[in-house]
Amino acid sequence: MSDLSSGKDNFDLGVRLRYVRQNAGLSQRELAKRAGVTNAAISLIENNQSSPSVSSLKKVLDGIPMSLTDFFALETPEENRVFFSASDLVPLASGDVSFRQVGDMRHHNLQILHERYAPGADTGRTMLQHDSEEGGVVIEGEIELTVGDRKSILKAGDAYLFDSRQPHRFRNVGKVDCVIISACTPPYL
Amino acid sequence: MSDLSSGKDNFDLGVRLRYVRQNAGLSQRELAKRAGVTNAAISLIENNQSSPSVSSLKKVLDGIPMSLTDFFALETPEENRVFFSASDLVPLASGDVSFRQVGDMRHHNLQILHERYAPGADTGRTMLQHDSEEGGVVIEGEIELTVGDRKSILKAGDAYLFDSRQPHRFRNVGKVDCVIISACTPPYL
DNA sequence: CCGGCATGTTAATAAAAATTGACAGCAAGG
DNA sequence: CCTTGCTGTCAATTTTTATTAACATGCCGG
Repeated sequence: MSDLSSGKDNFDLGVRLRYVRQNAGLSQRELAKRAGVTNAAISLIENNQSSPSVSSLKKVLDGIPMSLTDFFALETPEENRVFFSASDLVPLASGDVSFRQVGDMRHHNLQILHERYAPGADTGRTMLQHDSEEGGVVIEGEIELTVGDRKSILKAGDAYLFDSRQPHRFRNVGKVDCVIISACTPPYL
Repeated sequence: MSDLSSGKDNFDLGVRLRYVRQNAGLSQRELAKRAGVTNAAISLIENNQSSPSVSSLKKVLDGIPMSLTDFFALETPEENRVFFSASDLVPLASGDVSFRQVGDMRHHNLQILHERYAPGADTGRTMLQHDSEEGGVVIEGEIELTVGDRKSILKAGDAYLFDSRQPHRFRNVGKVDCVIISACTPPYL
Protein backbone atom coordinates (compact mmCIF):
# COMPACT_ATOMS: atom_id res chain seq x y z
CA MET A 1 0.00 0.00 0.00
CA SER A 2 3.00 2.26 0.38
CA ASP A 3 3.91 4.68 -2.36
CA LEU A 4 7.61 4.20 -2.76
CA SER A 5 7.81 6.98 -5.30
CA SER A 6 7.10 9.72 -2.79
CA GLY A 7 9.97 11.60 -1.30
CA LYS A 8 10.15 14.71 -3.48
CA ASP A 9 13.23 13.09 -4.91
CA ASN A 10 12.65 14.22 -8.43
CA PHE A 11 13.42 10.64 -9.27
CA ASP A 12 10.68 8.07 -9.79
CA LEU A 13 12.41 4.74 -10.23
CA GLY A 14 9.34 2.96 -11.57
CA VAL A 15 8.55 5.62 -14.14
CA ARG A 16 12.16 5.76 -15.14
CA LEU A 17 12.40 2.03 -15.69
CA ARG A 18 9.21 1.95 -17.73
CA TYR A 19 10.58 4.81 -19.77
CA VAL A 20 13.88 3.17 -20.62
CA ARG A 21 12.21 -0.18 -21.24
CA GLN A 22 9.71 1.26 -23.69
CA ASN A 23 12.45 3.33 -25.26
CA ALA A 24 14.24 0.04 -25.93
CA GLY A 25 11.07 -1.30 -27.53
CA LEU A 26 10.68 -4.16 -25.07
CA SER A 27 7.60 -5.57 -23.35
CA GLN A 28 7.74 -6.42 -19.66
CA ARG A 29 7.85 -10.11 -20.53
CA GLU A 30 10.54 -9.75 -23.14
CA LEU A 31 12.77 -7.71 -20.87
CA ALA A 32 12.10 -10.16 -18.06
CA LYS A 33 13.28 -13.02 -20.20
CA ARG A 34 16.47 -11.26 -21.22
CA ALA A 35 17.19 -10.13 -17.68
CA GLY A 36 16.49 -13.46 -16.06
CA VAL A 37 13.72 -12.18 -13.81
CA THR A 38 9.95 -12.47 -13.98
CA ASN A 39 7.57 -10.10 -15.71
CA ALA A 40 5.66 -9.69 -12.48
CA ALA A 41 8.73 -8.28 -10.77
CA ILE A 42 9.08 -5.69 -13.51
CA SER A 43 5.43 -4.77 -13.27
CA LEU A 44 5.70 -4.27 -9.51
CA ILE A 45 8.83 -2.17 -9.86
CA GLU A 46 7.40 0.03 -12.58
CA ASN A 47 4.36 0.75 -10.42
CA ASN A 48 6.52 1.46 -7.39
CA GLN A 49 4.94 -1.42 -5.57
CA SER A 50 8.36 -2.79 -4.78
CA SER A 51 11.82 -1.32 -4.55
CA PRO A 52 14.23 -3.67 -6.29
CA SER A 53 17.49 -4.66 -4.70
CA VAL A 54 20.46 -3.21 -6.47
CA SER A 55 21.43 -6.64 -7.71
CA SER A 56 17.96 -7.17 -9.16
CA LEU A 57 17.94 -3.78 -10.78
CA LYS A 58 21.32 -4.52 -12.28
CA LYS A 59 20.01 -7.75 -13.80
CA VAL A 60 17.04 -5.91 -15.28
CA LEU A 61 19.20 -3.14 -16.73
CA ASP A 62 21.57 -5.72 -18.19
CA GLY A 63 18.63 -6.90 -20.28
CA ILE A 64 18.14 -3.51 -21.91
CA PRO A 65 21.16 -3.09 -21.75
CA MET A 66 22.00 -0.06 -19.60
CA SER A 67 24.46 0.49 -16.78
CA LEU A 68 23.46 1.46 -13.27
CA THR A 69 25.51 4.60 -13.76
CA ASP A 70 23.56 5.60 -16.82
CA PHE A 71 20.26 4.72 -15.21
CA PHE A 72 20.83 6.94 -12.22
CA ALA A 73 22.61 9.55 -14.28
CA LEU A 74 19.33 10.26 -16.06
CA GLU A 75 18.49 12.01 -12.83
CA THR A 76 21.25 14.46 -13.59
CA PRO A 77 21.61 15.40 -17.24
CA GLU A 78 24.56 17.47 -18.28
CA GLU A 79 24.99 20.79 -16.59
CA ASN A 80 25.33 23.10 -19.56
CA ARG A 81 22.98 21.45 -21.98
CA VAL A 82 21.10 23.78 -24.30
CA PHE A 83 19.19 21.59 -26.77
CA PHE A 84 16.92 18.69 -25.82
CA SER A 85 15.18 16.28 -28.15
CA ALA A 86 11.72 15.14 -27.15
CA SER A 87 13.05 11.82 -25.95
CA ASP A 88 15.52 13.67 -23.74
CA LEU A 89 12.81 15.11 -21.53
CA VAL A 90 13.01 13.59 -18.08
CA PRO A 91 9.81 11.85 -16.97
CA LEU A 92 8.88 12.89 -13.43
CA ALA A 93 5.50 11.20 -13.33
CA SER A 94 3.32 9.11 -15.59
CA GLY A 95 -0.13 7.63 -15.60
CA ASP A 96 -3.22 9.82 -15.59
CA VAL A 97 -1.02 12.85 -15.25
CA SER A 98 2.43 12.77 -16.81
CA PHE A 99 5.15 15.35 -16.31
CA ARG A 100 8.27 15.50 -18.45
CA GLN A 101 10.93 17.99 -17.48
CA VAL A 102 13.41 19.96 -19.59
CA GLY A 103 16.89 19.70 -18.15
CA ASP A 104 18.12 19.30 -14.62
CA MET A 105 16.82 21.47 -11.83
CA ARG A 106 20.08 20.97 -9.96
CA HIS A 107 21.56 23.61 -12.19
CA HIS A 108 18.60 25.78 -12.99
CA ASN A 109 16.10 27.90 -11.23
CA LEU A 110 13.47 27.65 -13.94
CA GLN A 111 11.53 24.46 -14.42
CA ILE A 112 9.89 23.78 -17.76
CA LEU A 113 7.45 20.89 -17.94
CA HIS A 114 5.55 19.08 -20.68
CA GLU A 115 2.37 18.01 -18.90
CA ARG A 116 -0.29 15.61 -20.12
CA TYR A 117 -3.61 15.03 -18.36
CA ALA A 118 -5.78 12.07 -19.37
CA PRO A 119 -9.56 12.61 -19.39
CA GLY A 120 -10.66 12.77 -15.76
CA ALA A 121 -7.10 13.27 -14.49
CA ASP A 122 -6.87 15.47 -11.43
CA THR A 123 -4.04 16.84 -9.33
CA GLY A 124 -6.20 15.95 -6.36
CA ARG A 125 -8.78 17.09 -3.86
CA THR A 126 -6.09 18.52 -1.59
CA MET A 127 -5.03 21.67 -3.34
CA LEU A 128 -1.43 22.17 -4.41
CA GLN A 129 0.52 24.91 -2.69
CA HIS A 130 4.23 25.78 -2.86
CA ASP A 131 6.48 28.79 -2.74
CA SER A 132 6.87 29.51 -6.44
CA GLU A 133 5.42 31.38 -9.35
CA GLU A 134 4.05 29.36 -12.21
CA GLY A 135 2.39 29.74 -15.59
CA GLY A 136 1.69 27.84 -18.77
CA VAL A 137 -0.08 27.51 -22.08
CA VAL A 138 -2.60 24.87 -23.08
CA ILE A 139 -1.56 23.12 -26.29
CA GLU A 140 -4.27 20.49 -26.74
CA GLY A 141 -7.59 19.67 -25.05
CA GLU A 142 -9.10 21.54 -22.14
CA ILE A 143 -8.24 21.89 -18.47
CA GLU A 144 -10.22 23.17 -15.51
CA LEU A 145 -7.91 25.25 -13.35
CA THR A 146 -8.85 26.35 -9.86
CA VAL A 147 -6.74 28.99 -8.13
CA GLY A 148 -7.93 30.23 -4.73
CA ASP A 149 -11.65 30.83 -5.12
CA ARG A 150 -11.49 31.37 -8.86
CA LYS A 151 -12.09 28.65 -11.43
CA SER A 152 -11.88 28.56 -15.23
CA ILE A 153 -11.83 26.11 -18.12
CA LEU A 154 -8.91 26.77 -20.43
CA LYS A 155 -8.79 25.54 -24.03
CA ALA A 156 -5.96 25.19 -26.53
CA GLY A 157 -4.23 28.54 -26.86
CA ASP A 158 -5.37 29.77 -23.43
CA ALA A 159 -2.80 30.43 -20.74
CA TYR A 160 -2.42 31.03 -17.00
CA LEU A 161 -0.07 32.72 -14.57
CA PHE A 162 -0.32 32.88 -10.78
CA ASP A 163 1.49 32.80 -7.46
CA SER A 164 1.81 29.15 -6.44
CA ARG A 165 1.29 29.99 -2.78
CA GLN A 166 -2.38 30.22 -3.66
CA PRO A 167 -3.99 26.78 -3.42
CA HIS A 168 -4.50 25.40 -6.92
CA ARG A 169 -5.73 22.36 -8.78
CA PHE A 170 -5.78 21.04 -12.35
CA ARG A 171 -8.54 18.79 -13.62
CA ASN A 172 -9.20 17.51 -17.14
CA VAL A 173 -12.99 17.69 -17.53
CA GLY A 174 -12.84 17.06 -21.29
CA LYS A 175 -12.98 13.88 -23.34
CA VAL A 176 -9.45 13.96 -24.77
CA ASP A 177 -5.95 14.30 -23.37
CA CYS A 178 -4.92 17.79 -22.35
CA VAL A 179 -1.35 18.89 -23.02
CA ILE A 180 0.20 21.87 -21.28
CA ILE A 181 3.62 23.46 -21.41
CA SER A 182 4.31 24.99 -18.04
CA ALA A 183 7.03 26.83 -16.21
CA CYS A 184 7.71 27.20 -12.51
CA THR A 185 10.31 29.12 -10.55
CA PRO A 186 11.78 28.13 -8.30
CA PRO A 187 11.26 24.49 -9.31
CA TYR A 188 8.62 22.60 -7.42
CA LEU A 189 8.10 18.95 -8.33
CA MET B 1 27.22 -17.64 1.27
CA SER B 2 26.85 -16.00 -2.12
CA ASP B 3 29.31 -13.34 -3.15
CA LEU B 4 27.19 -10.56 -4.52
CA SER B 5 30.23 -8.58 -5.50
CA SER B 6 31.19 -10.92 -8.29
CA GLY B 7 30.25 -10.05 -11.82
CA LYS B 8 33.44 -8.42 -13.11
CA ASP B 9 31.47 -5.21 -12.85
CA ASN B 10 34.39 -3.19 -11.59
CA PHE B 11 31.84 -1.96 -9.09
CA ASP B 12 31.77 -3.38 -5.59
CA LEU B 13 28.78 -1.84 -3.89
CA GLY B 14 29.83 -2.89 -0.40
CA VAL B 15 33.37 -1.60 -0.74
CA ARG B 16 32.06 1.59 -2.25
CA LEU B 17 29.65 2.21 0.58
CA ARG B 18 32.29 1.55 3.22
CA TYR B 19 34.55 3.95 1.39
CA VAL B 20 32.11 6.83 1.27
CA ARG B 21 31.00 6.21 4.84
CA GLN B 22 34.52 6.29 6.18
CA ASN B 23 35.28 9.28 4.01
CA ALA B 24 32.42 11.03 5.77
CA GLY B 25 33.95 10.07 9.10
CA LEU B 26 30.97 8.03 10.24
CA SER B 27 30.76 4.71 12.06
CA GLN B 28 28.26 2.11 10.92
CA ARG B 29 26.09 2.87 13.93
CA GLU B 30 26.22 6.62 13.49
CA LEU B 31 25.34 6.43 9.82
CA ALA B 32 22.61 3.94 10.65
CA LYS B 33 21.07 6.37 13.12
CA ARG B 34 21.14 9.26 10.66
CA ALA B 35 19.77 7.12 7.86
CA GLY B 36 17.05 5.50 9.90
CA VAL B 37 18.26 1.96 9.35
CA THR B 38 20.11 -0.50 11.57
CA ASN B 39 23.86 -0.86 11.88
CA ALA B 40 23.53 -4.55 11.09
CA ALA B 41 22.05 -3.74 7.70
CA ILE B 42 25.00 -1.52 6.89
CA SER B 43 27.43 -4.19 8.00
CA LEU B 44 25.75 -6.77 5.78
CA ILE B 45 25.73 -4.43 2.81
CA GLU B 46 29.36 -3.43 3.19
CA ASN B 47 30.36 -7.09 3.24
CA ASN B 48 28.21 -7.86 0.23
CA GLN B 49 26.14 -10.24 2.28
CA SER B 50 23.01 -8.47 1.15
CA SER B 51 22.10 -6.30 -1.80
CA PRO B 52 20.08 -3.35 -0.52
CA SER B 53 16.86 -2.31 -2.14
CA VAL B 54 17.18 0.97 -3.93
CA SER B 55 14.94 2.59 -1.35
CA SER B 56 17.17 1.34 1.46
CA LEU B 57 20.31 2.46 -0.29
CA LYS B 58 18.76 5.86 -0.79
CA LYS B 59 18.00 6.14 2.93
CA VAL B 60 21.57 5.20 3.78
CA LEU B 61 23.05 7.67 1.33
CA ASP B 62 20.76 10.40 2.65
CA GLY B 63 22.54 9.97 5.95
CA ILE B 64 25.94 10.77 4.49
CA PRO B 65 24.58 12.69 2.54
CA MET B 66 25.10 11.62 -1.05
CA SER B 67 22.78 11.20 -4.00
CA LEU B 68 22.20 7.91 -5.79
CA THR B 69 23.52 9.60 -8.90
CA ASP B 70 26.79 10.53 -7.28
CA PHE B 71 27.10 7.12 -5.65
CA PHE B 72 26.79 5.26 -8.92
CA ALA B 73 28.68 7.90 -10.84
CA LEU B 74 31.78 6.94 -8.87
CA GLU B 75 31.71 3.91 -11.11
CA THR B 76 32.44 6.16 -14.04
CA PRO B 77 34.83 8.98 -13.28
CA GLU B 78 35.33 11.65 -15.85
CA GLU B 79 36.72 10.58 -19.15
CA ASN B 80 39.53 13.07 -19.63
CA ARG B 81 40.68 13.46 -16.07
CA VAL B 82 44.40 14.02 -15.62
CA PHE B 83 44.95 14.75 -11.91
CA PHE B 84 43.65 12.60 -9.06
CA SER B 85 43.88 13.32 -5.35
CA ALA B 86 44.45 10.35 -3.07
CA SER B 87 40.81 10.33 -2.04
CA ASP B 88 39.82 10.19 -5.71
CA LEU B 89 41.30 6.73 -6.21
CA VAL B 90 38.55 4.22 -6.85
CA PRO B 91 38.49 1.34 -4.34
CA LEU B 92 38.13 -1.99 -6.14
CA ALA B 93 38.65 -4.21 -3.12
CA SER B 94 39.25 -3.82 0.58
CA GLY B 95 40.00 -6.00 3.56
CA ASP B 96 43.22 -7.97 3.82
CA VAL B 97 44.11 -6.89 0.32
CA SER B 98 42.93 -3.49 -0.87
CA PHE B 99 43.15 -2.17 -4.41
CA ARG B 100 42.57 1.45 -5.31
CA GLN B 101 42.54 2.37 -8.95
CA VAL B 102 43.59 5.53 -10.74
CA GLY B 103 40.90 6.66 -13.15
CA ASP B 104 38.37 4.72 -15.15
CA MET B 105 39.37 1.71 -17.20
CA ARG B 106 36.44 2.35 -19.48
CA HIS B 107 38.57 4.96 -21.17
CA HIS B 108 42.07 3.65 -20.66
CA ASN B 109 44.12 0.67 -21.52
CA LEU B 110 46.56 1.08 -18.65
CA GLN B 111 45.51 0.26 -15.13
CA ILE B 112 47.40 1.82 -12.22
CA LEU B 113 46.67 0.45 -8.77
CA HIS B 114 47.60 1.39 -5.22
CA GLU B 115 47.68 -2.00 -3.49
CA ARG B 116 47.88 -2.70 0.22
CA TYR B 117 48.42 -6.16 1.71
CA ALA B 118 47.87 -6.72 5.43
CA PRO B 119 50.26 -9.12 7.22
CA GLY B 120 49.32 -12.63 6.09
CA ALA B 121 47.25 -11.34 3.18
CA ASP B 122 47.32 -13.60 0.15
CA THR B 123 45.90 -13.45 -3.35
CA GLY B 124 45.05 -17.09 -2.87
CA ARG B 125 46.09 -20.67 -3.29
CA THR B 126 44.67 -20.73 -6.82
CA MET B 127 47.22 -18.77 -8.81
CA LEU B 128 46.17 -15.67 -10.72
CA GLN B 129 46.32 -15.81 -14.48
CA HIS B 130 45.10 -13.34 -17.10
CA ASP B 131 46.02 -12.05 -20.50
CA SER B 132 48.02 -8.97 -19.55
CA GLU B 133 51.43 -7.67 -18.72
CA GLU B 134 51.99 -6.31 -15.26
CA GLY B 135 54.65 -4.74 -13.07
CA GLY B 136 55.07 -2.71 -9.92
CA VAL B 137 57.27 -1.28 -7.21
CA VAL B 138 57.11 -2.07 -3.50
CA ILE B 139 56.75 1.12 -1.43
CA GLU B 140 56.48 -0.22 2.11
CA GLY B 141 56.86 -3.61 3.82
CA GLU B 142 57.70 -6.86 2.07
CA ILE B 143 55.85 -9.15 -0.33
CA GLU B 144 56.49 -12.70 -1.41
CA LEU B 145 55.81 -12.95 -5.13
CA THR B 146 55.53 -16.26 -6.93
CA VAL B 147 55.58 -16.34 -10.75
CA GLY B 148 55.55 -19.71 -12.43
CA ASP B 149 58.10 -21.80 -10.55
CA ARG B 150 60.10 -18.80 -9.33
CA LYS B 151 59.59 -17.16 -5.95
CA SER B 152 61.12 -14.07 -4.31
CA ILE B 153 60.64 -11.77 -1.34
CA LEU B 154 60.60 -8.14 -2.43
CA LYS B 155 61.28 -5.27 -0.02
CA ALA B 156 60.66 -1.52 -0.24
CA GLY B 157 62.32 -0.25 -3.41
CA ASP B 158 62.27 -3.63 -5.14
CA ALA B 159 60.18 -4.10 -8.27
CA TYR B 160 58.74 -6.74 -10.58
CA LEU B 161 57.64 -7.17 -14.18
CA PHE B 162 56.19 -10.26 -15.86
CA ASP B 163 53.67 -11.67 -18.32
CA SER B 164 50.42 -12.19 -16.43
CA ARG B 165 49.66 -15.36 -18.38
CA GLN B 166 52.13 -17.02 -16.07
CA PRO B 167 50.38 -18.15 -12.88
CA HIS B 168 51.24 -15.76 -10.06
CA ARG B 169 50.53 -15.06 -6.42
CA PHE B 170 51.21 -12.29 -3.89
CA ARG B 171 51.58 -13.04 -0.20
CA ASN B 172 52.59 -10.70 2.64
CA VAL B 173 54.88 -12.83 4.82
CA GLY B 174 56.03 -9.82 6.87
CA LYS B 175 54.71 -8.26 10.06
CA VAL B 176 53.58 -4.89 8.65
CA ASP B 177 51.34 -3.79 5.79
CA CYS B 178 52.89 -3.96 2.34
CA VAL B 179 52.12 -1.19 -0.13
CA ILE B 180 52.67 -1.60 -3.85
CA ILE B 181 52.09 0.65 -6.81
CA SER B 182 51.32 -1.53 -9.78
CA ALA B 183 50.38 -1.25 -13.40
CA CYS B 184 48.64 -3.67 -15.72
CA THR B 185 47.79 -3.57 -19.39
CA PRO B 186 45.28 -4.37 -20.55
CA PRO B 187 43.37 -3.87 -17.30
CA TYR B 188 42.55 -6.97 -15.37
CA LEU B 189 40.57 -6.52 -12.14
C1' DC C 1 -18.80 -13.39 -33.54
C1' DC C 2 -14.95 -16.07 -31.87
C1' DG C 3 -10.18 -18.04 -30.91
C1' DG C 4 -5.50 -17.07 -30.50
C1' DC C 5 -1.87 -14.34 -28.80
C1' DA C 6 0.02 -10.47 -27.13
C1' DT C 7 -0.07 -6.97 -23.39
C1' DG C 8 0.09 -5.50 -18.07
C1' DT C 9 -1.74 -6.60 -13.45
C1' DT C 10 -2.48 -9.23 -9.19
C1' DA C 11 -2.86 -12.99 -5.14
C1' DA C 12 -0.39 -16.62 -2.85
C1' DT C 13 4.00 -18.58 -2.00
C1' DA C 14 9.10 -18.81 -1.92
C1' DA C 15 13.27 -16.26 -1.35
C1' DA C 16 15.92 -12.49 0.22
C1' DA C 17 16.79 -8.33 2.92
C1' DA C 18 16.13 -5.53 7.39
C1' DT C 19 15.59 -5.56 12.34
C1' DT C 20 16.33 -7.16 16.86
C1' DG C 21 19.28 -8.52 20.21
C1' DA C 22 22.99 -10.59 21.03
C1' DC C 23 28.52 -11.26 20.90
C1' DA C 24 33.69 -10.36 20.60
C1' DG C 25 37.50 -7.08 19.97
C1' DC C 26 39.82 -2.91 21.16
C1' DA C 27 41.31 1.42 23.38
C1' DA C 28 40.95 4.89 27.23
C1' DG C 29 40.73 5.61 32.18
C1' DG C 30 40.04 4.28 36.83
C1' DC D 1 42.83 -5.81 36.82
C1' DC D 2 38.17 -4.21 35.57
C1' DT D 3 34.89 -1.03 33.67
C1' DT D 4 32.96 1.99 30.10
C1' DG D 5 32.17 2.94 25.63
C1' DC D 6 33.14 2.40 21.20
C1' DT D 7 33.85 -0.52 17.06
C1' DG D 8 32.11 -4.29 13.61
C1' DT D 9 29.91 -8.87 13.15
C1' DC D 10 26.41 -12.43 13.38
C1' DA D 11 22.02 -15.69 14.32
C1' DA D 12 17.05 -15.62 14.70
C1' DT D 13 12.91 -13.27 13.57
C1' DT D 14 10.20 -9.91 11.05
C1' DT D 15 9.44 -7.51 6.95
C1' DT D 16 10.00 -6.87 2.10
C1' DT D 17 10.86 -8.44 -2.51
C1' DA D 18 10.73 -12.09 -6.30
C1' DT D 19 8.42 -15.98 -8.32
C1' DT D 20 4.67 -18.73 -9.71
C1' DA D 21 0.42 -19.03 -11.65
C1' DA D 22 -3.36 -17.17 -12.32
C1' DC D 23 -6.59 -13.16 -14.50
C1' DA D 24 -8.30 -9.20 -17.42
C1' DT D 25 -7.80 -6.42 -21.44
C1' DG D 26 -6.96 -5.34 -26.23
C1' DC D 27 -5.82 -6.43 -30.98
C1' DC D 28 -5.83 -9.06 -35.24
C1' DG D 29 -7.38 -12.82 -38.50
C1' DG D 30 -10.70 -16.19 -39.46
